[in-house]
Amino acid sequence: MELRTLRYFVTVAEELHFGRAAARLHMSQPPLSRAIKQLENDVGAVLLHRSSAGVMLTPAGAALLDEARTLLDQVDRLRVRVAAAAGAATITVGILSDSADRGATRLAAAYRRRHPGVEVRIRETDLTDPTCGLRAGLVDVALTRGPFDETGLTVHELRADPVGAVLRADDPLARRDRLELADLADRRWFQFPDGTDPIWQSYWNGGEPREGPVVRVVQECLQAVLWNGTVGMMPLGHDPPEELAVVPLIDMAPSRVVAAWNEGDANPLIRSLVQIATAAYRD
Amino acid sequence: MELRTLRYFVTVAEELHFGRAAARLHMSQPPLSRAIKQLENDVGAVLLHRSSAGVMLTPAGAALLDEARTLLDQVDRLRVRVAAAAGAATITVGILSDSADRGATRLAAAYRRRHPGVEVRIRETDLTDPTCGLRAGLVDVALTRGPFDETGLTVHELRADPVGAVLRADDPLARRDRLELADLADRRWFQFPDGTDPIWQSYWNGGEPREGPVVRVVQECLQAVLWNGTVGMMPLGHDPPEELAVVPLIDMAPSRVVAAWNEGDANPLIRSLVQIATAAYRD
DNA sequence: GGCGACGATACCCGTACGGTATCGGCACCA
DNA sequence: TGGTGCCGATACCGTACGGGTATCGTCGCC
Repeated sequence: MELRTLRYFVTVAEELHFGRAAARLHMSQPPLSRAIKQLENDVGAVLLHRSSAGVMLTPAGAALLDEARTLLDQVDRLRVRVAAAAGAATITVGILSDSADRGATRLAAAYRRRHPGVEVRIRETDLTDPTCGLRAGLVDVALTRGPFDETGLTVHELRADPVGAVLRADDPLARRDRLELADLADRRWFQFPDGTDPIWQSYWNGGEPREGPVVRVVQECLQAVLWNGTVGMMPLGHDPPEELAVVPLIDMAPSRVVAAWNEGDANPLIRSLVQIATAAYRD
Repeated sequence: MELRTLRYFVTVAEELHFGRAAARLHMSQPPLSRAIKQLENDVGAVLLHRSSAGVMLTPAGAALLDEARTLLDQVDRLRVRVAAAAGAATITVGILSDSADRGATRLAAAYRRRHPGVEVRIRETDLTDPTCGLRAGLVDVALTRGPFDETGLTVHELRADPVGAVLRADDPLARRDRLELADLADRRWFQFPDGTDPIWQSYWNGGEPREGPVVRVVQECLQAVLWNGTVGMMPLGHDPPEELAVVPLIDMAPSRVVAAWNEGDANPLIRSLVQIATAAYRD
């Protein structure tokens, strides 16, 4: 008997309907039916009476529902007590300025639920340092984008976004449904300040050294497009800003959304965050 | 977080030694180490302090040990309460007279622990009905041997025993280390009464009709060997009786030790027994 | 009697768990 | 100081189980 199975049972007992319970559990109905049957074999009693009229709890099922609820409540209490015994915990998360998307939102919600006692400090950073100050020890874990110099860091991919060119809506190329880097070769591009991670810099410049204004945050980059007609770049999937168009660049490698931390840092709060992030970004 | 993991942790916390804990859990050390590490990531705290001096509980670990113990106790209480709510339960187990071996002993112990409230009735039956009265409804589940007519029954293999010929110790063939059925063709064999399952009958006669005394229990069969010089047969693995020798028969198919129940009988107590039996016979 | 709803069954696939082999660090000792 | 043994961590592999889709069986209900 495992806790997962008990959670399944509680859901079915609440819904009294396998299909709806499966939906609430984000799974399909057959494995749920199977899990309940295994639970019945495990406890040695029929828990649910299935008939065409519907699903009903047997006396044994009612008893198990009650017990299972208190058991699952106790698991939450357990988490809180362990966290309290571990002492005041803090984790500092670095987030690249344009990475506060839906995945990060879900991550934050799930992480607060899982570790209610942990103080999460957020440090949002501009585009000049994709590691968000990991190496300097300013953050414990970074939610950011690749590619960048990974030496001394452990990097865990969460997603991969195709990349597009940002152009003024009235730009002749803006009507194209896809572009190649060569189409933009004669344009002015944006630049990052000196000292920026060269892999990162080179990636956003399409591998070539470019001429153009220096930017530090996404807004500056977009403004440069609007006012100076430079080429900008951004991951696809976000809504294009007003007056601008984003056209997929077919010969740019996708930009990997990643979690990164200092190699060898065994802080369980970091590992837990990465684990939760993996689930939060999956769907 | 699953209960299995908590059981692992409690064991490690009690032993303060991964190797010994793994031995107690009947597993090897590496997956245990990994499971504890995952648990630490799950609760977001280091639970054990590993050093060359040994393994120590951290404050968080001590808190979790306490909580986990009460949680696991509660699971046992849950089982009892569900069984009580299910009402007085009875299961009748048929055991073929020579099948009360170590596997069955372990099964009985494990089943009593898992289902303390269930009244288990045992019906030991002689060799004339390998189904132990399943079809007549005399038993819910049979622990027996194959082969027999399986129509209307569901049969689950637990083990397979090679079969040997039982001979008087002074029989010239008794010194051989293996025999074929042909070596015994001119002997008198034992018989089962009329009406015995023909597949079962034929199996123990080596596929041929034979002449010889009718027996109903193993003892009669052995006595017939001793007093009348007939050929007897029995599964290997048991100690040969006094004054008798058991010689492997290389052209007899092994006799399958099985659990069997009436097809479509969904009684969870039966399924649970079969599941526990599978584990009990495995090692 | 055809249809729709719903749980059960059959079958496939990927992941995660447990296994063996090996490493790395540390104490103890010659 | 180098050798040895202990012990937890890591690497890698195979399998069993959990979850998926497709389909069935059964029972109300127009």
